Amino acid sequence: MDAVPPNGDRLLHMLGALANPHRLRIVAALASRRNYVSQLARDLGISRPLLHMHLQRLESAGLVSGVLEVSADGKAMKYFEVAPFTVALTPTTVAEAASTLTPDPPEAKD
Amino acid sequence: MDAVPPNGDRLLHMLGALANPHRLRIVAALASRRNYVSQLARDLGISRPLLHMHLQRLESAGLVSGVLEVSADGKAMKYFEVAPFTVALTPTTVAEAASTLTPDPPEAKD
DNA sequence: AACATGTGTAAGGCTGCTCTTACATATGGA
DNA sequence: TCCATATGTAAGAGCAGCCTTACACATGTT
Repeated sequence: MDAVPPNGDRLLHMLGALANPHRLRIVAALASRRNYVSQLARDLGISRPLLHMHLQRLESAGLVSGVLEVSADGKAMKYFEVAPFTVALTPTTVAEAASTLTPDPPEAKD
Repeated sequence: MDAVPPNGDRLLHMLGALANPHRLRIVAALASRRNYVSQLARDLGISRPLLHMHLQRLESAGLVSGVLEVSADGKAMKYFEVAPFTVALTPTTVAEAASTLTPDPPEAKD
């Protein structure tokens, strides 16, 4: 149950993924039960393409994961569930993460 | 030392403030020692106006705080230091925070 | 007076995020 | 066949975030 010390870039990715009200609600909804895209869009009251985009962002950050399943009546349905992430955010942990950030790309040469 | 359960909007604000490589480095730098703006800009290798903007964002989220002091030689210098924030990020805490988010503004009426 | 240091901020450009609309595809049932 | 469900994605508008340049002001030193 210990929080894995995250790489700075990975932490940055996770923070960016969570820094959005829709995505917080998505994580919250999936925390209670797994769900498929269309139903989740209806539950949250947002458009399906928009939800699709947010899910992509969350999945690329490793916060949720989706699996394609075929329901009893033959429909292809993509079920998403939360990943069991754990991140402690304090000045100290941020300092550790920041020390492992990839440096700024200096300058594109001509 | 217990993590205060943050209001959803406040958490969102903090996440947005931390989701940037410069701001992670700023928090990291201030975690080791307080510093004033111009010196911090030199330390981090970024422009002073840019740092000023990032500090504003961090301060408005309550992650750092700045005080204006007058040095021995009469210069007005703004010293920043980190606030002792503590946030635990898990599916459960996110779900709790999301439940206290301010709802979407429905629609501007005509 | 001119310079070096500190502060703040406005203007403008560029980029990326956010969101809607629209199209494309597949399957089961009426 | 047509409709309802599910999936994905491309195109474009609008807005916020990020960053540089340039200006403003104040103070101690040369």
